[in-house]
Amino acid sequence: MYNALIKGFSGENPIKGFEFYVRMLRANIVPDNLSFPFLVRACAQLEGIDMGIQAHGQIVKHGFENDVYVQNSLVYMYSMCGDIKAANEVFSRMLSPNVVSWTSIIAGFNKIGDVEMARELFDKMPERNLVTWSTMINGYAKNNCFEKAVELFQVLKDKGIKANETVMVSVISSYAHLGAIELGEKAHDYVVKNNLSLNVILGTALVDMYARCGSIEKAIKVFDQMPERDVLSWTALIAGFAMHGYAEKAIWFFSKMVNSGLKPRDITFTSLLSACSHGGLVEKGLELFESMKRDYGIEPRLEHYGCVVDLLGRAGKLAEAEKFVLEMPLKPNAPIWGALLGACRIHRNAEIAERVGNILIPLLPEHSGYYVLLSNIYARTNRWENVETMRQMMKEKGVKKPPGYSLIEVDGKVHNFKMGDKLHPEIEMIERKWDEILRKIRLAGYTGNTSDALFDIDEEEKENALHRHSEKLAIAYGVMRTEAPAPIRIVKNLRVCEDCHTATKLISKVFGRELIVRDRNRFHHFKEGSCSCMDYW
DNA sequence: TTAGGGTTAG
Repeated sequence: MYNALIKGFSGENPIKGFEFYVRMLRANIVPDNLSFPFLVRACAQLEGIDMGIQAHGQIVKHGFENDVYVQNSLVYMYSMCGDIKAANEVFSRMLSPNVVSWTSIIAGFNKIGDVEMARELFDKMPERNLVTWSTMINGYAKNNCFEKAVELFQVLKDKGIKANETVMVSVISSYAHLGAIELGEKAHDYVVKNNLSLNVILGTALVDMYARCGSIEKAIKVFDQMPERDVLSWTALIAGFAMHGYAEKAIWFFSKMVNSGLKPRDITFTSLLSACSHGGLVEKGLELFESMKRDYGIEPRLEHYGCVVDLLGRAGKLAEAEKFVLEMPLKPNAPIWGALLGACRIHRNAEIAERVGNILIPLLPEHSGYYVLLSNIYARTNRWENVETMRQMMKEKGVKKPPGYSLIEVDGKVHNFKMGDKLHPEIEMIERKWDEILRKIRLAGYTGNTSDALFDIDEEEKENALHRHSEKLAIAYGVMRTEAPAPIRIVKNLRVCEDCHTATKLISKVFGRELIVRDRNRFHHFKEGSCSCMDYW
């Protein structure tokens, strides 16, 4: 009777499952080998490793530890709780692990971010099924190895195995992050051709992919086709508008969502506030921030405060933004101060920046971005001695800038450029192309802005730092390999630097090309010499 | 009858 109840509850209501488990223990009733797996799974769902360990003890005590179902559930439980050591111990003791055991341990390594080990096991296992493939592809996607994820999808296709909705979610999400619209479209075709169902998760992944790849129109089209949408589908679309700076659209869809009867979630407001920030709608943003708690009972989190700091700061209300940070009820974390520092950069305010830097750098001394930001602010306000201090501090603390990279998709292939890249097979041609571009934009008035570049010059990046930015190489490749009127689409992992921004505006004018650059924060649409971000980013 | 899926400020 208890066993049946545990089974019944564990899937959809793990807490209830626990309650019955505790009652069973009190009544000295032992779960059997069929109900233990449910119990252990319930522990995993709640990430309640202590309860899981206790259940494990019971399993051993009652001699169920050699049952494959029980063992699999333990591997799963430890994996999901992030205790890969314990998971691996159970797994390696198994006499005849089956495909579920292997898949569970692979999921465990993916969960802790060890995709290499996961892949090793994946390659080694005797037999794989679609869930295994899905686990590995998703593991790559979850750990930001998007290129690896889509490579493995290619292997799957080459083997003639048909992917299902779950696999396609990971694949499409990977293309979204890579900004690879052509490949993303192909994946969409695959979904249609194979009659996969546009369920709410797959649909949301597609909406997100099109939005992130710069085609908000297609994102809306998929959104309209979805038979069912939940709050995350709407949020993906709203986040898409935010990335492009279309604040009014974001707000319009938000009211439509609310009118359709769905309750917004905290992340919906994160996207919405970010939309207001990128679109410069200060008053509206503040109003929405107020209404979060008042109308929807959602307590603002640090992220939301961060958005408001960004909203005020970006609009030039630096004093107000600083006051807001000092008076907020939560303890401001590094990203909050970072948003304020970012605003100081836009509005060249070294005074506030210095105050913020003194708080921020001790708070997160290993984070290179803040040194760079602060240094750039000093450089822009000609405080060179401070720039030198920053450089020294970074050196002393051994802080390195993460390497920047830019992606461009040409003929269904994603090309990844790093700063000063020499690896690309066509690199010589690309460098010649860049020199040609440089000559032409110089004639149009480009002088090269070195203020942001100062910080790029560390030991490894000395030569030509500015003119070897990954973004410039990717743009040169785009100019070389694509024809107008097709836009040149670039995806960057970092924020666009001032110099690249200026250069790209001129390139759009001189070469008559439209360039769509997605950086860490948002989209920049360059056309006829100007950018959709209005130079605030 | 055990394993796998979308969203999140700067």
